[in-house]
Amino acid sequence: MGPFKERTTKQKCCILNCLKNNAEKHLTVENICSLLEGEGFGVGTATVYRCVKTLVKEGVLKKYKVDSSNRACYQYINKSQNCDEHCHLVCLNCEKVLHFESKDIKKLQDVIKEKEGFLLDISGTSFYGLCSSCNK
Amino acid sequence: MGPFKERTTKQKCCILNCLKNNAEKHLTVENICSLLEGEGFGVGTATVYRCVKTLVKEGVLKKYKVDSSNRACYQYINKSQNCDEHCHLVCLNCEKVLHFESKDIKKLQDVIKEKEGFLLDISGTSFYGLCSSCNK
DNA sequence: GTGAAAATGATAATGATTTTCATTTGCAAT
DNA sequence: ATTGCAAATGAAAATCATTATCATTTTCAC
Repeated sequence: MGPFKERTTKQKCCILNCLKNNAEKHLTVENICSLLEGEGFGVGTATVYRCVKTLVKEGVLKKYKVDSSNRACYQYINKSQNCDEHCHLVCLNCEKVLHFESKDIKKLQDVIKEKEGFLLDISGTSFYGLCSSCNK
Repeated sequence: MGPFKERTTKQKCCILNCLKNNAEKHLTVENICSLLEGEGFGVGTATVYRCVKTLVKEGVLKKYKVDSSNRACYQYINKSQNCDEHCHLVCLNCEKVLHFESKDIKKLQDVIKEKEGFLLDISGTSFYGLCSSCNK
């Protein structure tokens, strides 16, 4: 079985590879398109949108919305670093993404569960704010 | 001097009153338009957009981007009560939005600031998960 | 009351994303 | 390998929230 739940296609492989090779960045659909274009194998915009959507659903990618512009960003989630244990701190100014891990976030999850019955999805939440360089 | 920095108009007063009278809710521009329509004084969509934008700038309203749809919500900020510190718990399943307020979230903010230098924007972050009805 | 500047609102424009649909492609069964 | 067909693709149109345009109306300082 290939890496996808659905049929394996050339374009899906290219898109996934592109995100894997840029796992430290978060890419917009436009970014992905032009990166692939640069590699000589252009993929249609609609296809990229469709593909990242299913990859997010499968837990392979994470979707961010950094508020300044309205477009979404996508980042490859490396499964070896288990994502349930850390959260993503997204800087609203420079759009950098930090990883943060601590028991405190789990503690908050417990409190919210107890008080509201709400089960917080830690890794599914992007925590917005200002990074150390941007909050001075 | 009226309540606005610019000229006072009937439509601005209506829009502000609408948000004041629904201070416990999050209203989209569409919501505001139909509420005003229901009161018999319709205001153009463009005007509502313009007006909420300036009211946000003046610190009278807060803008949220909470639901999975892309539209923004606006809420009147009652300056006497510190409603800037509550967070939004958004159910990934039924899309309901709960308000949650506690010292625990502030504690997490402090820990993140201390360890990472990252200043968490509590009210600017939508906390995703599953509400009590959806996590069974 | 008058006039200039600002506000309004219908409509067009925008920008990101989704849908449509004719064509192409992957792959399971032959 | 060949076939058949459902799924995937991509160009273009559609959608959705929001912003800009611009002719008309309104506010407010004089």
